[in-house]
Amino acid sequence: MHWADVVALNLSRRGTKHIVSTGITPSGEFHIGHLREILTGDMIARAASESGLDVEFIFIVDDADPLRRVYPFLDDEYAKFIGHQIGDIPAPNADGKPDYQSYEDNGWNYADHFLNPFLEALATIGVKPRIVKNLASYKSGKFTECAKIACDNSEEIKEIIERVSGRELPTNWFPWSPLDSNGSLEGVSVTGYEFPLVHYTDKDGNNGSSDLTKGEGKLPWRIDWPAKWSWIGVTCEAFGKDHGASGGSYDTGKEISQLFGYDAPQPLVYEWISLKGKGAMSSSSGNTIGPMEALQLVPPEILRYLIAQSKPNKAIEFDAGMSLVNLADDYERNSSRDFVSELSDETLSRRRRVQIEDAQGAIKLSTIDNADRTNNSSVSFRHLALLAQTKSEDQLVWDSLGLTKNDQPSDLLRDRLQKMRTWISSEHFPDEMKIVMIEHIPKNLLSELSSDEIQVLKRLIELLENCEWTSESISNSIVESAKSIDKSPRLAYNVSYVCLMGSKKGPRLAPILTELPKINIINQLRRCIDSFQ
RNA sequence: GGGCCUGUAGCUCAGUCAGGUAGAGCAUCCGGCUUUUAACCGGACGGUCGCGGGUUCGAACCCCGUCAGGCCCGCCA
Repeated sequence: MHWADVVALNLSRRGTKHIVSTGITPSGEFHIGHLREILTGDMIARAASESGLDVEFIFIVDDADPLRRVYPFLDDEYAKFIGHQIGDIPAPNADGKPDYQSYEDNGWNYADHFLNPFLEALATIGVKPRIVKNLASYKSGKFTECAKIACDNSEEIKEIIERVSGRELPTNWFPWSPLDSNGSLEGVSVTGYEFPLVHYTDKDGNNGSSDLTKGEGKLPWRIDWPAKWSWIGVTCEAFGKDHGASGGSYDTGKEISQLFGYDAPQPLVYEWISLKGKGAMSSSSGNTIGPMEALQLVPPEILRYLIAQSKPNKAIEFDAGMSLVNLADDYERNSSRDFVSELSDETLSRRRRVQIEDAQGAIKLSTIDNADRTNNSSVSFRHLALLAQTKSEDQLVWDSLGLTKNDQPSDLLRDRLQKMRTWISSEHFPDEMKIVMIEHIPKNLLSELSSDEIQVLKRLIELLENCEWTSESISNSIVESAKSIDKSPRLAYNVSYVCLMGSKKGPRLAPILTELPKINIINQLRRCIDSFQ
């Protein structure tokens, strides 16, 4: 059974109505890692819905969180916004400076600046969660009830956190962080509480009061999280292993949630995605691949498949080179399988059955809509990579695929070719996928040529010299050269690849040769014979 | 200090919860294919399941211990 179905099964034991939640703080550029959070939740929701449960999927945007520090992509001017809520400060412009104009004109804030492109990417990828913005929720009083309970029971909450997490909290700790008169959450000490006001002294020594019914502050994370479960009614949440560690925020949240009269949601802890050879993704170090960037390279199904095919507790190593090629290959291979007939085999071992079911589940969860987008473009990922490299004009690609002028390619196929071209010209396209015609043949390969092969090669040169430089005639020449000494065409192909590309195998040769000058090819073959003798 | 995850074929992993003859894909090699989608079809090669104990008729799986790698508990998913 696929992991998402297992979670769905667990949920069905708990009830029929569910809210699956995810949440991210938009403090910088989003990357592929964030996609795991959202897609894990989306897949659970989809599987649950599939199994007949009434389920809603939400994405909580933690835009009430403060700016922690001036990140490398920000101008020093942001220093004055440290401690301010990211949904309430201006977004950076291209130079990293605060864009006050847009902020005043239409409220374009820091959080939205990073969030909105991510939401667009999500839409492309088939994820349409209900968005819950934390800052607005505080301001409209959604947190009031839980905030009151927390403040009324501050000692008990403090005890839970200290006992479960094993860390000591300062004596003046209080389960509400007030905003000071400048809008900062930092350096503010609570001096008293009488609902709905929390009294404080800010870092400059000014006294004031924060009304928790109006969101003039926020709950610290370890209380904020269970409070959200409670007022939203979250029954299932996928979260990163940082929150899932023993003594982490899920453990404390579970107990705090009881104070709010709410049972903690079904948890699902997932591992991180790291960039191959470079460690964990991090927006601040620039060690990242964004969802938008990845979507320019491959179809969205592939990104879903990246998450679907791997169990959540498995770390994923990712890069936009060979990893992506292998992933796409794997996806294509599996999506063309007939799972139903495979599973109808009664003699399957339990292990084998599980393996097939998991692949089936992963493919199912990778499709964008119910519409089947993959089967109507029969060209494989590798083949398209080949065509895109050898055909400069799109029409030549369509010709090669056997599409006539009357039978034009689908938009989907056009889009895939466009992406492939983008990828090929990007830094990410792996060397081993590149088609390279060699100029000097490795001596060891040449010395392995048999006398039959040399004979075929000689014959091939003659045939090529006299043939029309078209794909068909070149093909015929190659085949003919082998037949001339009663050998399989394979022999002729092998020797051609060795001489032209330096390996015994290669992509369909004739169409590539038509793109190159005839004389160069013939000279190259001649040089091979010369250096052999 | 506390805890989590991972360790199975050259590579990527499934199988561990519900113990019952070690599984896939890729790679490699061989064969097939009288015109090659780096294709396709068929076959082969390949593992004392990190290590040591224990429970059991039977352990990759359960229990105890141990080694190695990664990570979390200072809200970077």
